[in-house]
Amino acid sequence: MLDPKRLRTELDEVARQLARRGFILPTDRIRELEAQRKSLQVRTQELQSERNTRSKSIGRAKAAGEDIQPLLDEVASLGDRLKVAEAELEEVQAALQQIYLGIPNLPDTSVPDGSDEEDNREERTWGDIPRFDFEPKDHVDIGEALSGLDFDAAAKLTGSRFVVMHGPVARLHRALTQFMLDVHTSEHGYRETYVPYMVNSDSLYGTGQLPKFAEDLFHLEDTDYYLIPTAEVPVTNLVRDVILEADQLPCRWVAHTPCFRSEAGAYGRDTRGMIRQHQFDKVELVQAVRPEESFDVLEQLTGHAEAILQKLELPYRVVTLCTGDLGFSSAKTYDLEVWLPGQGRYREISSCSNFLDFQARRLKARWRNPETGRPELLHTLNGSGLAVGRTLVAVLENYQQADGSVAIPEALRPYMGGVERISPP
RNA sequence: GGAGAGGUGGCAGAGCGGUUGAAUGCAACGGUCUUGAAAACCGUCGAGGGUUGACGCCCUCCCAGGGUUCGAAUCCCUGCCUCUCCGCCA
Repeated sequence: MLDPKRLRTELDEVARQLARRGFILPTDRIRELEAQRKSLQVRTQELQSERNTRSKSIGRAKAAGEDIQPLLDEVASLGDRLKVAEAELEEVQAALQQIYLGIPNLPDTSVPDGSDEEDNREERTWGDIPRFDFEPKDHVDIGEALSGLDFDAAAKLTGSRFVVMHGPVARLHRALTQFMLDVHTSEHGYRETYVPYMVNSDSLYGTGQLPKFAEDLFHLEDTDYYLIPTAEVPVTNLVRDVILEADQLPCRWVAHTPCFRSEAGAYGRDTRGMIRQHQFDKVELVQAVRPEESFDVLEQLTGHAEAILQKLELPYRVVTLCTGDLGFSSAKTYDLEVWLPGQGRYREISSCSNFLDFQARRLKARWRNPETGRPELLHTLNGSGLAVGRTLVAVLENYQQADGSVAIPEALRPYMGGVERISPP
């Protein structure tokens, strides 16, 4: 959520910045509601004040043994007037809140203008795109030849966009997870964290998935529980309603969780293979930091995710998302895109974002600033480090051999019992 | 699933329906003292919001949401959560 004070004082400027990402701010409506809010709030508080002082004097009179009936008659209508005023105020505030919760974050000035991923800005590339002296297959063919990926079985068990993994491929998937967790905990200073895979709606409001993106989520019937679309939700919500001391920052968490996404509106996109699944595993990096540090931390955090790709020797590029591709809560996002020989192009494997105080305001996530002595909003960031399923895809495709086997990246071999390659049975 | 107890400030822990946003203790912060530190003593010390040029004034919040009342941390209802015992279970 944006700062309501800023929406009052700099409404047109905010609207201009939001227009960069194609969001039309209803400025007239906001101005109208804010004017109503102001007068209603003043009136309500005056009535409350009157109630308080009169009630206190009744208390005093009663204690003094005086007749309080005349005083009671005086306040007879006050309660009703107050109730009306409070109800009106609440209505206006709810209307404002509804608008405010639907406003995306402001894009940082360094974010390029654009409408979709075509306009994302490439920052750098790493690694050499592999050349094959045979026609490279995609992970579906490779995985099926290895008897390691079974999409038909998953379709039977559940439906489309799920996968069953077997044998060495399943182990490779697990190895990737362990490897990522180990690197982030031992080399990058993150604290390993285990969280629920279901969260309540408060948590989803906190990180910004609700109220706008309910259709992307799996909701458990007759409950307030949702399957998490990313570990970002439970992990970032650790700081909800918390005031951290300065020496507790930065907080760095790494969590491995499955992620569940309905992929509503993705009909027909990436239907083949495990690029786009309803359930996939991800190792997520989350940080809560001092405001002045967040942009530096974004660079570091992106580097932490890149380190995994580098250790796995997977070629990738880094792009800055343009205003039109930016996520709802993010002020700036770097995507890491890994090279997939089966598709002959780069595909997103990590998304690293700085949310500034946007999530923190919804979460009431604060820290005590020693300079002011006051609780102030902190900044939150997160990034995939990495999406495990897509990393498996990238390993299978980039390390495939002419004979249908797949070499195991050096860094993963300790996690694979020393196995150097996996071959079709 | 059954029975009971409870949710108050960073923590601990009081709080007859009436100047209680909340005693007290600890912690924290500032000061005195000290060569320095500790101890002792003095003081400050919850959060959010409205209004104001400013000093200030005002409002809200004692798990959440309703209700009773002139007045609710205190009474009533509902929900959530925690704890204890029994049952069941990985």
